[in-house]
Amino acid sequence: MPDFHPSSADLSKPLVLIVEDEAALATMLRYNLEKQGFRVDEAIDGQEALTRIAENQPDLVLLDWMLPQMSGIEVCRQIRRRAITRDLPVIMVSARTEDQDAVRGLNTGADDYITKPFNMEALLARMRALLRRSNAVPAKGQLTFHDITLDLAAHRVQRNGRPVHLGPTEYRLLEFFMQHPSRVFSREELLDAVWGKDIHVEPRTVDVHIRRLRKSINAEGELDIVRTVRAAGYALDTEMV
Amino acid sequence: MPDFHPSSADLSKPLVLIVEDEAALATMLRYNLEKQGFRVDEAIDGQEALTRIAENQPDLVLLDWMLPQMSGIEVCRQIRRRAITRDLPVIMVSARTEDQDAVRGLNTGADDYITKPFNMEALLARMRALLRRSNAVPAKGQLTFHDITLDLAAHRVQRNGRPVHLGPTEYRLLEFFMQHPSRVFSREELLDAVWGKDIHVEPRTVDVHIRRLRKSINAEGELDIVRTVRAAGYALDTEMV
DNA sequence: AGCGACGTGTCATCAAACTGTCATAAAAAT
DNA sequence: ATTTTTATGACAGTTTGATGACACGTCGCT
Repeated sequence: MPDFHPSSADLSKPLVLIVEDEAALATMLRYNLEKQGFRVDEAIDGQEALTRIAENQPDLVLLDWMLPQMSGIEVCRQIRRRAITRDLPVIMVSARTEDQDAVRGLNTGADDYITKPFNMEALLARMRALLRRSNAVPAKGQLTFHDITLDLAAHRVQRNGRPVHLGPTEYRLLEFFMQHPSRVFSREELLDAVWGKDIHVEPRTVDVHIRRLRKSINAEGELDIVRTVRAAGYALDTEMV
Repeated sequence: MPDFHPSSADLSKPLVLIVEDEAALATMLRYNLEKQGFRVDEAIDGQEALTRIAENQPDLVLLDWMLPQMSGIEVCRQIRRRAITRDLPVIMVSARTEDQDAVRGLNTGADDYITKPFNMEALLARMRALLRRSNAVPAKGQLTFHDITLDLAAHRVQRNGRPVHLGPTEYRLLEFFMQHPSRVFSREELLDAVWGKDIHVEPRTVDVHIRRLRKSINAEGELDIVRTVRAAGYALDTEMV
């Protein structure tokens, strides 16, 4: 029996079908997407793509332009032809940079178009935008740093497997740090990013929240994960310098 | 013998029952839907609607709110009362633009609501969305989380084997949570998902229904299955942090 | 038609959690 | 030693969620 069911079984996550004949790229995509909270299904040519769409009803399709036998364009046309898949979001992926191709892709009914090599963040942003429009639940992933994991979807923080409770501000602060690990941010930068650009609070207030974050996340004997950089700001870091 | 069989005979196409007493509108709908690849059946009042549903088993019902004799609301209720038609997708069509009516319609068990005059594209999009969902559902009959089971077909909930009674809203709320276990949803997200995308209710109302859900589902001594995440929303979860 | 049970949305109120600020201590740099 | 910068404890004000009450509408029944 072939592997009929796509990746992990949690139905709450949106399912993405990757249609790509280049194995390395497909693997890379699968790895990244699963880390970001998507379920992933794969197809290596157009025929298989259509079958898997019918069987597994993905929420979104990443469609390579160049495929053996049936081109991506043709697959897209087929998708649009069937009533049930007519509003299935499709993102075309192509090595060709010509604007002409983008136009053709979009004319065929693709919802978006991205060229190789592409930035993973950019792709994720487009995917989320499309999924938001359909009523699929947006994907949220996990952030990991050292022995800390932060689950965006469940709003959960763990250190060493031990659950850690944080207030809303500390949570946002940590989330921001974990999205830019090891980078030093000034108090002003943190205020802009975590509190919001047009909120006025004293820069010293950041100190207080840093303290609260430290207090919650550093258990007895664990090393302090927040580094103070005198005259510059703070960073999430393991090596104290 | 009356025209027993609805439009063209291709059984692979989904069958839509139009319940509408205004002939012009019904004709327009039939024309457009057939052009879009649906088979169409018609009924001009509530009684006939119920008969034709039983006879022809449509895949979806377009139900006018104002009907002679039996109102659309009542027809919808009858549909929901029978086990065989409980999961039949129903879209209410109404000339009334009041939010109140949408609320009533959806509370009665309609899956979606659209007001006259409506945009054909919008209607088609909603129909497709519902049909896609209804095709996906029958495979799954039951949801399970921790010691809670929810039977989609029978609309029944148990905790630890003990039957739990929930009001319609609490039921939908729990169903939604169980389809996305552990994930935190904001009040707005819950309103969109459980109440409907274009219904206006106060976000605080969610709190109240959460309380009612908790009250019903947490027996004395059982752990609270609903986690409150301050400043973020609620999640179905076992570990409170 | 009338009645009671039920479900729903809103509000006021209360308790708890969280937040921003300051004064002071401690540490680092000069 | 002095100055600069950060850590800490305390505190009052604010925000947020929980809860009970209430009005209204609907349904099932007589």
